[in-house]
Parts: sequence; C-alpha cells; structure tokens
Amino acid sequence: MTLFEIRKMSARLPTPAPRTGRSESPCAACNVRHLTLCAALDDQEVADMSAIVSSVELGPGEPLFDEAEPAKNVFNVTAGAVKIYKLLPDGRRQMTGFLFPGDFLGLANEETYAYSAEAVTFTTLCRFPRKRLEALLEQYPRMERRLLGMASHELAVAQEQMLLLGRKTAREKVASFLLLLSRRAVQRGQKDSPISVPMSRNDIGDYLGLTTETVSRTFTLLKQAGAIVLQGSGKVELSDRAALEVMSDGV
Amino acid sequence: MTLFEIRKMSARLPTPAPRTGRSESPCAACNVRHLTLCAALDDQEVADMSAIVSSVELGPGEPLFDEAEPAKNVFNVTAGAVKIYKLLPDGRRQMTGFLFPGDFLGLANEETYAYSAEAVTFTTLCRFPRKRLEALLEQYPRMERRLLGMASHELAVAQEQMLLLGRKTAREKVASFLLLLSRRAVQRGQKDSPISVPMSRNDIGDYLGLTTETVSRTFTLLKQAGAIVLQGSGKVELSDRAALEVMSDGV
DNA sequence: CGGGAAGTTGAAGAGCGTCAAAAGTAGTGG
DNA sequence: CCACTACTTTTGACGCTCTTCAACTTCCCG
Repeated sequence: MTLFEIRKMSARLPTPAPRTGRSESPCAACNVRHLTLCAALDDQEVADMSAIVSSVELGPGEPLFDEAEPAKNVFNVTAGAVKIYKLLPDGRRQMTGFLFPGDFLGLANEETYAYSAEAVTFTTLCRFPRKRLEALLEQYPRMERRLLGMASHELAVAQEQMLLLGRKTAREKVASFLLLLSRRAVQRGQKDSPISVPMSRNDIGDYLGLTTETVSRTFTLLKQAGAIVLQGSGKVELSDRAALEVMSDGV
Repeated sequence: MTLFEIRKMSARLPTPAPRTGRSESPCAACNVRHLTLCAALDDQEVADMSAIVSSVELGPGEPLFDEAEPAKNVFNVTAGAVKIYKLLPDGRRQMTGFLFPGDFLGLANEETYAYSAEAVTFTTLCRFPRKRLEALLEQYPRMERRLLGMASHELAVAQEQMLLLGRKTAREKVASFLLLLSRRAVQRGQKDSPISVPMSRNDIGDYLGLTTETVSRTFTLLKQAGAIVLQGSGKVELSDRAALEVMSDGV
C-alpha cells in the first residue's frame, strides 16, 4: 500500500454525526472571547450572538465539514485543536492550518467551503448559521470590521506559510513549526515551553510539505542538536529557543 | 556568484521615487471598476473615493513598498502587473502573488506591510491613504463588506497556493500556473489563449517554489508534450488545455 | 499484557537544485 | 542598420536533499 492510498483512506474515515446541542447562555461565560470575533462586544451584541449559536463537540479524527460542501455554518474553536486541509485527486494532502481556541473557520466567499476540517483532539466549537451571522454583521459593522481584521491577519499568516513551503529546508520548516506552536500557546495564556504537539507526524508533514519520515528524522536531528527535548505524550520542550530561532530562518 | 547573491542584488535595485500625481476625476472613468473594491458603488460613494485617490505609475522592476515599512497606503492595480513577495534573511524569495488590474494590495492588519511589492511591467495604480479609506469604510459598510469578500477570496487563493507549493511536482506547478494566468486573463476580458506571461522565469520560479532552471526545463517539457507553444515576447499559447488541466492535478 | 497504530531508523533512488556554459533577446550607440 | 553589450533563457552534467520502501521499535488503549 502506498502512502497516497493510506492518505486516501484516512480522508474517508467513518463520519459519525457530530454531537451538538443548543446550550443555555454560552457566550456570557465564554473563556476564549478575548481571542476571537466576540472580543469587545457589548452585552446586547453578546446576547444576539448567544441567540444564534449552538455548540459542537468532536472526538479525535472526526470531520467537521468537507471541502466543496455547502458552507452553511461558520465555527469558532473553543477547546481542542482542528486541522484544515485540501486534497488532490490522488489523495495528496496539504494542511492549510491548525486551529486552536479562539480561531475562526468556515468563512467562505463562495457558497461552499474551500477546505475540509477535522478535529485533531477532543474539540468543542461554537457554530453560527452563516445566514444569521451575516444578518448580525449587517446590524453591527463593528463585528464586520473585526472579521476583516481577522481575515487580514489570516492572509499574512498564509503568506508566511507560503514562504515556508516554497523556500525553507526541512530543518527550517520544523524549527519554524515548533516556534509557531509555542507562540500560539503563549497567545492562549500557556507557557512557551514545554508545548503540546497534539498532531501526528503525518499531520505535521502534510502541514510542512514533508513526509512523515522526514519530520521524524528532523525531530531526531533537533533533539541531537540539543534544541528540543521530547517528553512523551506529545509534549516538546524547546530547550534552546535561540537555536530554533536561528534555524527557522536558515542563518 | 551564487543564486542567492543574485537574488539579493535584484531585491536591492535602485529605488527611484514613483511618479505620482492627483488626477482629476479618475474613478468615474475607471475601466476596471467592475473588478474591484469600487464595484457597485453609487455616484456619491465613487465621488468620495475620487476625493482621496491619487495615481501611481511604475516602470518594470520599480518597487512600490517594502515589507515591514509603515502601511500608509493601500493600492488598486489599474494597468500592468505587480509582484508581491517575502524574503528570508539570506535572500531567498517567495512570491506570494502576481496582481493584475482590479486587484487590491497593501491591506494590513498590522501597522506595517506584510510583504514587498514591485512592478513587473509598466504599471499604474490607484493609491488610497489608509486612514482616509478606513474613514470611508466606517461610513459605507457596504464597502467594508466588499473588502471582506475580497479578503476571503484571497484567503482561498492562498490556500490553493499552499497546496501547490507543498504537494505538487514541478510539472504540476507550471501547468497550474499557466492555467491560473489564463483564467485571470479571461476575468479581465481577454482571451484564454494565447496569454501574456510578463514575468521572468526567475519570478515564476520564486512563485512556484522552483529554480529558474527547473521552470525553464518544465516549459520545454510542456512544449515537447504539445501542451503549449512559446510565441516569443512573453506570449504563450495553451494549445492543449485539457492536457494542462490533467497535468495540473497530477492525474 | 497484547495487538495495532504511530514513530523511528536504514538503505536506495528520484527529482530538483547547483554550477557552468551556450544560445537567444533586447537595448544602446555608432 | 548593424555591431556591441548585458541580461535572460536554455541546456547539460552532477550532486544533494528529501522521498520511497521496508523493517523495527515504541506507545497506547483495550
């Protein structure tokens, strides 16, 4: 069995219906509000958001939506981690992002999603029906502005990732990736090291444009260079951050 | 001299001051309005845009702005072609896009530009002072909505490019690139073949994550396969579009 | 514990990069 | 109009990084 066939299979995992439910007053108690679209909304606005939101819970590997499927909802990650990706017809996969609490997904200019989304770990999300959210945006331009800011930021992140994919070596890619996870952990109020790396080597490879084996070899290399320590169960200590910084830009 | 040194030099071309000027009533006569931010504005809105716009003209290779420079203006391409790119400290370059009439650039969430921009051919642009445009957006939520749509679209394009950079072969990359240029030409009301390919092999390489030599070899390969005909002076005929479509996704 | 998935390591090979040189193209000035 | 120059493109030979294929080890979770 080739690598591509394996990928194809993993892209066709059984699709259990997501466990979902309308919750009481979720937004008022939201603990990631400061990170997300809902930052700086007033009470009335939060109430309006509460009125249209429902919650979704996904286990590891469970799909949220597929590329080209009608984009009926947008989502906000509240806990866990989500991977978003695009596939080629033969099963080759490119992760276009890993999303963490506070991140937004499902925004689409077209009528369909531009990518597939799947839980990495046990994950909870807020779900907003797209039409109803758009109606709210019409009412509150401030939210629309915030959304534009988030989209602009995503665009800058995407361009940074293009630089990585097109021009960095395997070592530079992995070092950049670890620093990215660390920075994102800090944003969520966690420590910058050790960091949690919940995704598999295969997922990381598909994010960095590498194979599982190359990712694994490169982790070993960074370990031997004293830049990182693998602590087991997805925990990585960045023991020499300066070395990683240098390596991430290839100097 | 290494490839990187050459790239460094080309990134440090002399920087003549762009020829600019306030023009009379530019927007009313704008021939790319239907493609851009200004689509579907009413007369009042167009007048307001006219009041803050000025025009910029650039010769081939002239820079428009550099990454990390304060983002004082946003621009709209009205004629020609612009390349936007990011650099690594050692001079490696990744094009993150080629922009054509109707395309918008310079939008930044931060206070500085996320990338550098430079003219490919003789190019004209509309320039909007960022602060004044933001004030207009505040006034006309419809324009902000349009901008959000454009940013969402850019995001989908960026993700498609990540798939290309991370997972496609040289042949698939070049085939995808030619089809992209063709589709964009159609959007601008031009024929789908022959297309104008105004950028150098080196620029194309930096867009596709390849070297000049590999791009050149791949063009030769596509030519020999009968998929394209090089007509000279940057004109390429897509003589077998179906073959290119197949090659672009690697089937 | 035990079985299956995930991760690691090794060996060999392919695709693209690097270096080098020739061929083509465009701009300049006599 | 043509020769001269400088740059871009093409082609060739070779090498290296990353992929592929395969085997082994480790880690989980029942």
